[in-house]
Amino acid sequence: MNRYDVPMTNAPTLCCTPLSTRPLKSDEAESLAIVLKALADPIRLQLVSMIAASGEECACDLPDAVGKSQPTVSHHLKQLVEAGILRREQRGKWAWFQLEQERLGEICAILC
Amino acid sequence: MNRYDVPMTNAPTLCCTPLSTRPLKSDEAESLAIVLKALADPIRLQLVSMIAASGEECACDLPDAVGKSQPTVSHHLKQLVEAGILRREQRGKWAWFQLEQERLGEICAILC
DNA sequence: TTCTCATATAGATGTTTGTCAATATGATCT
DNA sequence: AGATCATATTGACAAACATCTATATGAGAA
Repeated sequence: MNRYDVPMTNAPTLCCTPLSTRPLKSDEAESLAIVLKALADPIRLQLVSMIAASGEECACDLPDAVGKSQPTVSHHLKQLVEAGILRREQRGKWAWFQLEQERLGEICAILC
Repeated sequence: MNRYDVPMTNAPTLCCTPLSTRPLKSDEAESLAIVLKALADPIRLQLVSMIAASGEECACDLPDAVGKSQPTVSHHLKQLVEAGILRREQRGKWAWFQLEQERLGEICAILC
């Protein structure tokens, strides 16, 4: 949240009850699918796990780390930020990424 | 597991440590992506949540419930079974589906 | 065995997605 | 201001995917 108490991104809001309590409404299913889709790619999972494990990573190191081109990695990072899974921070010329841990928590709270 | 202690399906085996403990190896990322991809679709999420909420569902009721054709639903159910998320049971002419709860547990154990 | 009905598969089609090379943007330093 | 370097965006293309209609499979009933 920024100082106006408004979400900084347009990441979808997720519903707050476990799957097994009741059938998802179709718009709830839609939002959850968007977020899970952001996670459901091997390169993006590697990025997320690297960032989660180390605390933060500079975008400059990631193309080599996952063996993909700079534009491809940039595109994946953008998807993860838009899904609310990563947070981006500009430091000088460099972009650093951290895990939005709460977001993974939300996902787990729904799945289990 | 069947009586030979061998998995009944070819559903990918998932690694067993949370994301944040260490970067995923690329084959671990691949397997997890396959399972998450099975979940990352609004129709499949609706199916899973209906089945989770009620305990079990007959395939015969699902096309109407989600507003898709019978072949489309059959295709989605197959993907969920292959990912190890649902279990299929034939009863007479009908196919019934139940949640493979352990599988969602595995996913959460990795994500959180 | 033949009919009926539930489900699965095949084949076709439009859409979405992952990827890269090329280029634009934007921040720092001189 | 102009040069340099990190990152983002654009445009193109192939592969993967969701969906449907038509048809095949397979289980119980007659």
